[in-house]
Order: sequence, then C-alpha cells, then structure tokens
Amino acid sequence: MEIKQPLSYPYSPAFHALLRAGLHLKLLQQVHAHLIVSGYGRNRALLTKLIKQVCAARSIEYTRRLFLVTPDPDSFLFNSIIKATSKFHFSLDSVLFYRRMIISLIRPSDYTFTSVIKACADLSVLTLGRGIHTHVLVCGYGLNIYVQSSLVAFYAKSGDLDIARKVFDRMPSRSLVAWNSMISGYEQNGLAKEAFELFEQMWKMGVEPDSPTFVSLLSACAQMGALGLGCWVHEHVVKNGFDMNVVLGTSLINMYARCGDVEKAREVFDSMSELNVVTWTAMISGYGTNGYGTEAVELFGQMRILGPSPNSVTFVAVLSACAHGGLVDEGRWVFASMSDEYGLVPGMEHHVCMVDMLGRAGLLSEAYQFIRELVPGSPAPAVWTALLGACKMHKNFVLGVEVAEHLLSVDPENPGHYVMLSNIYALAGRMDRVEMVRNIMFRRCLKKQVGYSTIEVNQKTYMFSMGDKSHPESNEIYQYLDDLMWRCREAGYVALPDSVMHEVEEEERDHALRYHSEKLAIAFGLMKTSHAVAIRIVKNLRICEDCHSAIKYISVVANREIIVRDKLRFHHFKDGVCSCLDYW
DNA sequence: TGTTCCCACG
Repeated sequence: MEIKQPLSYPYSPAFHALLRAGLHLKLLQQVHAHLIVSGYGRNRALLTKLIKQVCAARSIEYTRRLFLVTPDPDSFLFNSIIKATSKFHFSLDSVLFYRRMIISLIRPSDYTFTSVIKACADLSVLTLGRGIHTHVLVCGYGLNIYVQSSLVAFYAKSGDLDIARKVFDRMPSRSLVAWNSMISGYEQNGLAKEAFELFEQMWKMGVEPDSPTFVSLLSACAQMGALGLGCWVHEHVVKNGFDMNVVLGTSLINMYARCGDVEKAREVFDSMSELNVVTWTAMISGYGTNGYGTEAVELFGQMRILGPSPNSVTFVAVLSACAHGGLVDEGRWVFASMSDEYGLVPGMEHHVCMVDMLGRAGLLSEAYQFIRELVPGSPAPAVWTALLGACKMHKNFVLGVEVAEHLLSVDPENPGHYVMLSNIYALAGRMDRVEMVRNIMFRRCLKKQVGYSTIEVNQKTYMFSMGDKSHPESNEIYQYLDDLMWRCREAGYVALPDSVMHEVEEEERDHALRYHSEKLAIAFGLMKTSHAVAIRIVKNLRICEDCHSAIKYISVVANREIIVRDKLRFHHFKDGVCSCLDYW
C-alpha cells in the first residue's frame, strides 16, 4: 500500500511556505533548501508547485534544474511546466518539455495542447505547429474549442491565414476568443479590410465584442488611416461603457496618431488613469511622425520624471522624432542617456536613427564617423542605407556612390539600393550610368514596390494606384485632376524636371507622373467631401518631391487641409505650407 | 488550470 505523502493541500506547512515565498527567487530557493533538509526534496507535488512559481519568477534556468531533479515526472507535472513556460514566453522550453512528454509516453491532454500551441504561435514555427496539430487530431481533441481557438491564433500568427480560416470555419461553435484570434490575425498580417469584414459578420450574428476585439479593430484603423471608422469604434467603446484599460487606451492613442489627429491622441493620453511604457511610447511616436519633434522630446522628458523606465522601442521613437525634427543636440543626449542612465544597449535600429539624424542635418562626415567608430561589428545594410539617403539629400555624390556600391555588394537582391544609386547618378547628370544601373536591375528581375494611396470617404476606404482607371468614376476623377493641376500652374506650380523625378521607393517616373496615386486620391477626396473636412491620404511608399510641391498648391487653390501619411511620417498641408517644412 | 489585444526602425 502506498503511504500518502505528508502533503495535503492546503494544510501542509511546506505548501504554505511556498505560497508565502511568492515570486521572489531568493525566497523560493530557501524554500527549496528547506524541502530538501526536511526530507521532501523529491516530493513531486511540492516540486510541481515550486516549479510553477519559479517559472513565474522568470527564472528559466532554475525551472529546468528543478524539472531534472523531480523523480518520474507525471502528466500533472508536464502540464504545469508546459503551461507555465508557455505563459511566461519561454516558448522554446515549452516545446522541448512537450517533446519530452511525448517521448516519456505520457498522453497529452487538451490543456497540454492549448499551452504548447500558444508557444508555437509565439515562435511562429509553422512546421512544428502542423505536427502538433496532427497530434491533436490523433489524440481526439480536434473539436475542443480551446484547442481550436489556439490553432486559429497559431496559424494566423505564423502567416498561414488560409488554414487559420479553415480551422475557424470548421468550428462547430465559435467562442469570442476564436473570433478575436481570427480578426487580429487578419490585422497583424496587414489585411485590415478583411479584419473589418469578419467583424461585420460577427456583429450581424449578434456576438458581443469585447476589448480585445476593439483593440484589433483600432489597429486595423491605424493601419488604413481610417479615422472615420476609428472614431466609430471609439464611440462604441464609450457608449457601451467599456472600461478604458491600458491596452485599449493605447490602441486609441495609436489609432488617432496614425490617422494624423495628434490632438485627439493627446486627449486620450491625458484622460487615462494608468499609463505604461507602451502608452508613453505610442504618444511620443505619434508626436514624432506627425512632425512635432519638440513635443516628442518634451514628453520624453516628462516620462523620465513621472513615467516608467523607457525601453528600447521608446528610444527608437524619440530618436526618430529628433531625426525628423532636426533636433541634433537633443538626439545626442537622448542616445547617450540610453546606456548611461538606463543600461540599455543600443541596437541596430538606434544606430540607424542616429545616422539618419546626423545625415539629415547635413553632418555627413560625422554620420560616417559614427558608423565607423560607434557601430560595433560590421554595420547592417540599414545603417548604410540611412547614410545613403543623406548623401542624396545633400547631393554628396562621391560618398553616395561609394556607399551605394558597398550596399550593392553586400545586399545585391534589394531593389531599393539600385534605385537609390540610379537616382544619385541622375542628380549628378550622369544619365549613362542611370541607364546602366536600370539595366542591371532589369536583368536581375528586380522590381520596385508598387505604390498606392488610400482615402476614406464615409467610412469606406478607396485605393488608387498610379495611372489607375479601375474606379467607376475614373473619367470624372481624371478630368477633375487635370483641372486642378491647371489651377495650380496658374498659381505658380512648376513640375520638377525629369532628372529629379524618380526617388527611392517612389512610384515609377513616366508620362503618367501627373497621375501619381496620391494625386488621384486627393482629387477623389475633393470631389466627394465637403469643404470643412480635411483630406487624409495614406501612402505605402514615400511621397515624391513633385507631389509634395503640387499638394502645397492644391491646399491653396482648393482651400483645403490635406494630410498625407507616407511610409515614414505625416505631411500636414495647409495654406501652401507643409508641416515637415520641406525637411523629410 | 486554457485560447485572443497595445509602442519603433527598415
């Protein structure tokens, strides 16, 4: 007969000692020592509880050690450790413990699967997850709603939306979590429109959304720059009395900021009762991308005093705000404070920001020196790309050609580098070289990204690409645009000469230049909206110099505020002036 | 005992 171990929850003193130790590693180690001394060092139940807490205390090494000293791990121990490691993002360990469980011939349960599949989702490992999906079916959990939801999330996060949707569609009953997983899956893969379509379906079926639903929808609005829809979501959240938690509030800030309405973003920021690092970072970044560099740095200053410790994303936001705002001195001390005050190690992205900042300000040799002296190892292509952009901006051909050639040698598959080199030659008037670079690009079958612009009218988003005639009112739009450009020319607009027409990641230069997607979208917006509302355009690439100049004139002749979000930042055009002050 | 949601660069 087996003698019961002297642990019987909740009466055992050892168990109480564990509870008291909480999440402090030191205390947990003391309890472990105590267990050993008092003869419970191999008590599986106590060790299981201890393992969960050690894992929650974020010590993966100690978690692994404890597992190794536990005799005959049972299914309870395996489930606990797989769940704990998955929950605290030690995803690889989670998968490895799962593997060990299978090898030990212990049958996984539905609880095992939800945890290990979540770990696979964190790792985005498709092949591994597919294998575990097979285990799920073999073990007979194919219809378990929790397992199915985690599979939907896993496939969506790993980028296989078709399979995610298949699993989702085959669910006999869909939980709200399953809906949320699928909606956020679309949004995270850049399919904002599909996210909204699925939400509509859910809405029509009478399923009540919750705050994760709204968070995903707000991200989708931010992605599309759809302010109207975003406001609708905000109103709905307020009307239905949802409590404004940090995540939801941060999503709202992000949505308003990325739709170009910084004031509203700040309003939400000020109204929040709890602010975390992500919230502060979202607001700082919102200021930066909208051209309010000073405000971004100021808010960062407040964060240092009142807020949580900034993380490395915060520094990217502040430094890029400094770069776009020409705030070189501020950027220098912010960068220094990163390691001096917060003990953070600057990464590649921070170096990119610094080179970008120095380069934009015309301090090319300092930028070059920064790369040589302060960037450890061999600098990533992105760092050189930043310098190259600055060379073109300040027309430094010698350095520009040198950097571009270096980039082509280390990163020959990137069409952006070829385009940049060709542009630099064009600026120098070396049209023979321009032709040569273009030919190489052609031979290697490298293509530039296709550009497009979107605009929201009456909560519907319309997309335009260059020379696009797919819109049913195409003729009217072109007519309107021609008319508009004629009025701009009357007011003094002159199209830029050919040699400076094609820039990095901008739309193809040809006779259809006049019909760049942003111009089409603006014409459509002017036709369809009333005078009081601003025109808001979202572009996937950078705005070109000619369009930038043209839009300034359009803002005057059409007497309209026009806000363009390009790949990097916002341009607020009003009365013939752009908020970027031609510094972008 | 579970599955879903927030910030940056390029």
